[in-house]
Amino acid sequence: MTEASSSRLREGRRLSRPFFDRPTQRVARELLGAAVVVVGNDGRERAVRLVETEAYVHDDPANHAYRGPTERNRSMFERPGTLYVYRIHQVVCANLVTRPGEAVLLRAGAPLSPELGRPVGPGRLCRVLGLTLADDGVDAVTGGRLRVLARPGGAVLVAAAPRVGIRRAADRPLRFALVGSPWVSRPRPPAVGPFSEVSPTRSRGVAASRRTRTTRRRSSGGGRSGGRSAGR
DNA sequence: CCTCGGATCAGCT
DNA sequence: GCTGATCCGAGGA
Repeated sequence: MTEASSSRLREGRRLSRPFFDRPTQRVARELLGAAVVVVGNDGRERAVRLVETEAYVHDDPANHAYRGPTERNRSMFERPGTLYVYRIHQVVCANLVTRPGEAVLLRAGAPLSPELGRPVGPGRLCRVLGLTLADDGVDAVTGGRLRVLARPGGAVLVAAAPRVGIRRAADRPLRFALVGSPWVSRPRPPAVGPFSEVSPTRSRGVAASRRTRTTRRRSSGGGRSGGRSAGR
């Protein structure tokens, strides 16, 4: 890892338990821009900056925890900030738990060191970071292998869109992406709203998140571009 | 038990 | 755009 990216990784403070212990949709949006850092067996750190997340919430038939605890989703009922890793086909996907039975899927990130591959898509993101099923249940707040660091910069613009690859509750806009990031997975959210502006989370808390505002797309003109072609 | 299909991805048409 | 890989968790055709 280069020195530049290494120092960049020290910038944000580690996200605390109360950060994750909030409504999942809000956590999903405010995780955008946060750094996810994973320490490998060799002590090497691999890190990305999150650019895309999805919220899986209560009363959400697409949520693995929709029907309550099972052996697979056990870690979704652990403390906020726990990692839930599950397998789909030949890959694994990772989530950060918020409240019991709810979590944020980590869908894509921007690499923070050049030797990383493309952390675009939840399976590739886990592969790039070296996350496996063995990481299911680790604590991102106090654990040693996994850290999540607050986004250092100012406010960012976030687009909301339907989640990817699900059949049930397919139209709920619970997918969030940094507007303009080239690392967002496909299908890209529309280039035009609705956006929300997310302010930085402050060290005193979480209270700063209440400043989150929503900016509505101007409906003047009405050039709706790039309609999604088909639901799955 | 047995079956179904998936919070995916790469590769091909 | 569409399909196959590939396999296990969850629910009951």
